[in-house]
Amino acid sequence: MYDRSCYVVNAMTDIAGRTTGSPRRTRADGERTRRAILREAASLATVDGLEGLSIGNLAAALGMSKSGLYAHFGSKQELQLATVEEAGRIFAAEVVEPALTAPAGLGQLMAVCEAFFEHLQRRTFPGGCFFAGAALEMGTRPGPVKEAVAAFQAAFVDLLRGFAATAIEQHELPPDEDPDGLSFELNGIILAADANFVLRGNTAVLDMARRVVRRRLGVGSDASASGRA
Amino acid sequence: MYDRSCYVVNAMTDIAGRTTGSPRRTRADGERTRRAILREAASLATVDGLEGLSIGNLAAALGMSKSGLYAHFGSKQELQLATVEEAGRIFAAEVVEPALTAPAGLGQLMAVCEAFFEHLQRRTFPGGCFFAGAALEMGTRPGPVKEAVAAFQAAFVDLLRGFAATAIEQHELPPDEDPDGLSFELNGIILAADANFVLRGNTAVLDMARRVVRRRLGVGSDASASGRA
DNA sequence: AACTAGATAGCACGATCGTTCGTGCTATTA
DNA sequence: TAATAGCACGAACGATCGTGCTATCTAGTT
Repeated sequence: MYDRSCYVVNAMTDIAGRTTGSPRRTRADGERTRRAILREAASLATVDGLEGLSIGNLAAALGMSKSGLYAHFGSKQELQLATVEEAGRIFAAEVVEPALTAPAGLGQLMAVCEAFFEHLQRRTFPGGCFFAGAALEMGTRPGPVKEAVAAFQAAFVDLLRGFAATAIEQHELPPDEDPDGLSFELNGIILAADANFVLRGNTAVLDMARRVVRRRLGVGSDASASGRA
Repeated sequence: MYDRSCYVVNAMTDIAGRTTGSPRRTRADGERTRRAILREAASLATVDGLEGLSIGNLAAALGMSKSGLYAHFGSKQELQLATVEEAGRIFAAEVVEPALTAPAGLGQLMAVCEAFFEHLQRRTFPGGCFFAGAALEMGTRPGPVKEAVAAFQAAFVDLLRGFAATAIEQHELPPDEDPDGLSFELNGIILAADANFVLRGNTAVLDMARRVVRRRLGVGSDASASGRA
């Protein structure tokens, strides 16, 4: 006998976000379901890790079957890969893109840091920054998933470095400032903010991180008078 | 029939480091085996994570049985807890204690950073810093293991803060420097060094981290002439 | 020489893991 | 209307997970 209980449970809005009460499976529903899976997967992965993320748990969280979910990816590694990509899209939309509207140079450098802290504070993911956790977890596990995480992390630091270089060119930062070193430092501040926020769940950590960034970039307080343009 | 093959395999030096060929089980052997287990557990945990660390894998890596290993702890959580403690001892011996011999203040602040970078470079653990990974992994998993990790991490930042405060008192750092902010920053640089080193396996990352620390603390290059005492 | 306590091994358990398979239902196409 | 393709299902696979129970061996005690 075919069990239709899943349709009953999700009568109003089902996994893929369909609002019709009667079960309909259009071809586009597969894509919507896939995105819903990946959204949940990225969220769960920040709690259980990319490796600790299990098909069974994920399926249960979505109210669907293991096999139905599995068919979308074919292997756990493909699921992990797609999850990293989805997390990248979310990160780009929440952290990178908002910062691009700020004035080039120092403005964008500060904006991207601030956007990251808001990304944490908004608790988009229950386990903090997806990539901070994924980098530490997958660093020791060679394979395409690690490469995808490493590529995204490298691209983020590149972004910071580019903003820093522009800020130096525009004399918003002292000429002896090093874009490589500065982007490394800011990346560190971001990692420290995530680690402490996740570990303590205290938003005061984020205020501290904001203060440190402002001071490091010589803006906000009148400490900018100490030789900076 | 009782399988003694394990004795044959470990005839020269067995798990606990006994060099006798004949199997002897003194009461102290248990303690030695326990330490050997925890050493391996801390090492494995930096690769598979504290949660991904499995009794079966750990036992296999040590050439002993699951149940024999398990009897030392009684539960996986106890094993995790003991592993965190062991990792703490290793970290204290390799990073903290060497730094204490340096001159109080700025000297100790730099020494502890340098000791950490050497700790990474020496590859004591195959997966980099135990606590960096454990903090990100256990941050979202409430319980005594997370508390133990958080306590150690907090103690380390406290150590940095104390060194920084002393350095300010001794006028080795500008009086407007903030010990809270500085220790937060240094912790971030350390995290960034670990994350990048684990992800890329390139020791050039550590040189970058060393440069950043020196510059941030205003020592090493003549950049210290920019207003610092 | 008998006994006790500690350390380890063997075996088995229920649960969960990733994975495969066959099947039913639906929407589209011919 | 009949055939096709896509989506999700339940059931089951072998492997591994953490966790018990019991047996055996040894060192030290009596």
